[in-house]
Amino acid sequence: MPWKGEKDPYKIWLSEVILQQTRVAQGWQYYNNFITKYPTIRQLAKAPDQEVFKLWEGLGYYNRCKNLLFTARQIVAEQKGVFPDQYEDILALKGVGPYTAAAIASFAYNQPYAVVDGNVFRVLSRFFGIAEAIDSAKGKILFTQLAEKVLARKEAGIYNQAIMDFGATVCKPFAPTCTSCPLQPYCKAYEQGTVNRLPIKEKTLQRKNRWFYYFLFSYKGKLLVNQRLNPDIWQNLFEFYLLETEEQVKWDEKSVHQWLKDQIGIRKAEIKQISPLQKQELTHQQIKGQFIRVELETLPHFLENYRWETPKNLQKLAFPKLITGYLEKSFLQKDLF
DNA sequence: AAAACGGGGAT
DNA sequence: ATCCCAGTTTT
Repeated sequence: MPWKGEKDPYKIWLSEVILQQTRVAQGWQYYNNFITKYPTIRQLAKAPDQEVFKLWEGLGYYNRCKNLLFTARQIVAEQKGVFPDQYEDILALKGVGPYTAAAIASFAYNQPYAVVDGNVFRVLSRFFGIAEAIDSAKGKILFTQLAEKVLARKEAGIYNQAIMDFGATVCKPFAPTCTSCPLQPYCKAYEQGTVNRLPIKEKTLQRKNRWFYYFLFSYKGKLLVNQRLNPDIWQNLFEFYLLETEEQVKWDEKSVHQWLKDQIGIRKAEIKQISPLQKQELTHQQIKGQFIRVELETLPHFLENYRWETPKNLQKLAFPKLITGYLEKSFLQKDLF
């Protein structure tokens, strides 16, 4: 990893926030892009929200980006841009939880705090043969205490990286390489034949379906866009005029015209396209969507309050994957604008 | 304590 | 189709 051996707390913080619930392979290029554009916390702090969100676009969990900016600005404004070096102060930062605080404290300052991430849960659960659920409150306390107990306190930084590397490359979730594992003689789960059943998780997630119908209203060469500000997925990202329904709607030209007239009072409009169904799988929901392009001849009053952007400006805004995927296809086919 | 929050890669 | 990822915040 590019940040191995890194001692700059800003870079460590940035990389760890990017890697929260995110695979190294996925976050790698984002980290490089951020460091290239914002080599120091001061440069990140003074960047406009829109620009930073655009750089985060596609990475998911967008509150991380919001908190990243908030924290950068806070440190610059209140601490002269100097990153805190005490665990409690680091933990108090927005977007920094127990894992990230321990990572920064140990990597940057070699302080004796144990990281407890997915890798550590798995390695400890197997090595000590512990069947306590890792996603229960009790389990989290148990494994955190155990991690602190077995931590190599004098070399916490390198130890923390080692146990996570070990979990990522040897003691993997699927098909761990036990036969060549140096810890195999001491591994309780291997001895008991429970390696592939540990760690235990008790919560099962269920996915709900949502139907998103996006109306791309264009008027005089500009497109209506809206920022998602409600507490929901994709908060702070941009989108088009959204109609969300509980059930699937089968749109055709006639029903679109009918809906425009009845629901938003638009009588004069040309329907340029009704896209094929687009799907976006998220962890807790499956979103199916369709994009309906509508050229307006007159501008209804209630649409005046929205943002109207030129295609060029559109490229500066961060959109969810569902939308960027559609836009890329449209640009590719040169049938948008 | 439980739910919400993205997107992608591996099995 | 399911799991899980160098987790945190809100309810």
